[in-house]
Amino acid sequence: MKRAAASALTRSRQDYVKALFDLDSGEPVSVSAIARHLEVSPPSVTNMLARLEAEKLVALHHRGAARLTHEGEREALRVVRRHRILEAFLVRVLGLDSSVVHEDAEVLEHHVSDRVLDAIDRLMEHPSEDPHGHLIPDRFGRLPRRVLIPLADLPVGRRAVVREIHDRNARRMQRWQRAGLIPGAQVRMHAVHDDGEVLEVEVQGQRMVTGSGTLEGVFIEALNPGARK
Amino acid sequence: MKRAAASALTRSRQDYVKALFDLDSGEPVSVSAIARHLEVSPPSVTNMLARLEAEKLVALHHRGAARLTHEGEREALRVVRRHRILEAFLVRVLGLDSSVVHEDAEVLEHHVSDRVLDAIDRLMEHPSEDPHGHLIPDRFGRLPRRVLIPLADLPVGRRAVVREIHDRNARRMQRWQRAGLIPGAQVRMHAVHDDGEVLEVEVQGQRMVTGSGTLEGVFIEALNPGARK
DNA sequence: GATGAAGATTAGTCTAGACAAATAAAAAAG
DNA sequence: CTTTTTTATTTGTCTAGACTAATCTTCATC
Repeated sequence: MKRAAASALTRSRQDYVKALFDLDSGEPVSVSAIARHLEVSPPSVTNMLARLEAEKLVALHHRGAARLTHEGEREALRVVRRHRILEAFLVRVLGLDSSVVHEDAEVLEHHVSDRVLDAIDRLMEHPSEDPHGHLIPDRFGRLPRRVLIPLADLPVGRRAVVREIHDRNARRMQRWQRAGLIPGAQVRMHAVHDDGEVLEVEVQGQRMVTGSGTLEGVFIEALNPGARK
Repeated sequence: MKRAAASALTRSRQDYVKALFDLDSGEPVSVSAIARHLEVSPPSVTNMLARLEAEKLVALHHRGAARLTHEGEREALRVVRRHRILEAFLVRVLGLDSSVVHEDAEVLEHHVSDRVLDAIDRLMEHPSEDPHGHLIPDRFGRLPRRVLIPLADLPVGRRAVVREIHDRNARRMQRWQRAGLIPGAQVRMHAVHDDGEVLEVEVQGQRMVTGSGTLEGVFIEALNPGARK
């Protein structure tokens, strides 16, 4: 009896729908996965999911697993849009390092008014990607789908373009940045050792050796000679 | 047992210390004045003041009236600094109208990290005033004192420079803006009618007629021929 | 099909901050 | 001085959202 008009979700609700969006992979997301993602206890999740269901933002499935309704997804996309625009702003306008802006955007996304967000968006001339390469949903919540694969899955010898990079470890991201591993960079899989554990990747001409586990957050678009999976 | 380290006050506490700062006029501020200012009930104020006293941010006086301690004032100045820098940013960088940025700054002042605030401050090359002419405290909380008088008190015939303008009525501020009544503008009191109720003021050469009540938020610095009060 | 381990839910607390209603205390007015 | 009016405080609720401990389900495995 309060909401309705302004349609503004509480901060916590915004976090939940965004989490559902982030964790979506076709299947409903389990309570424990959400709890882990939001660093919150499972009972809190069960609890909040029940409210979100009552508010028609999520649909509940087997064992409490949840998935966004259309309305829920719309709300999630609004939050995602804000987040990405803010990250772009923090990097491009304020000159902050892209490896550390996530947490600031995480807070601001809930508190910046539409007026301010629009002004920021205008100032940057409506960017289409954030600094990590994520596409920014338009104001209607439309988000072009694109199919990316993890860099670690690139077959030896193949070239590709880096499209997205996200990692919660700031140091690692900085290292990648310095090595030229940023969205748009050309890469080539040079060699694979130890049953896929260690990779040699050529980044903008330079050789780079890494454990494949640490590369989880790097996604690429394979170049023409289309190797289907 | 939680605070201490980060020293971050809750949003509500920040609002209270800022209110105390805004309402300060030498005397302790009454419970009801704070309640009015924050649009909150008197019991809520009594309540919160008790906590703030326990936390040594305010000192309580006769009839519950409060005044900031040194530490409280320091915190208030931090909030004021943030607020003013943000207002300047919203106007100068994002191009928003100065008559409407107050509420955005009011929210953001509580959520922008030091890192982001510093970046914004740097981007603007450390402005000394916000768009309404208020001085911005430096990072150590130092704020030059300046003595201003209400425009309505300017004697007939005298000239002055507008220094500060604040008014919660956005339309009115826009009107003033269009008329050239902005910080830095030269004014001259042309005539006073109806026992001070109606004023004729010359703003940048143009004549302007207003009720004195509506001019409450305009403060000036009188020019040389020093008319003491 | 019984059982132990995961995972989810219930029940009951806690926190910050606000509120209204009732009461108390001070100032102002007679 | 007493009464009225204004202000402040006490008491008891409410809300959102989180938590822990205890319990209940479901799945996987013998």
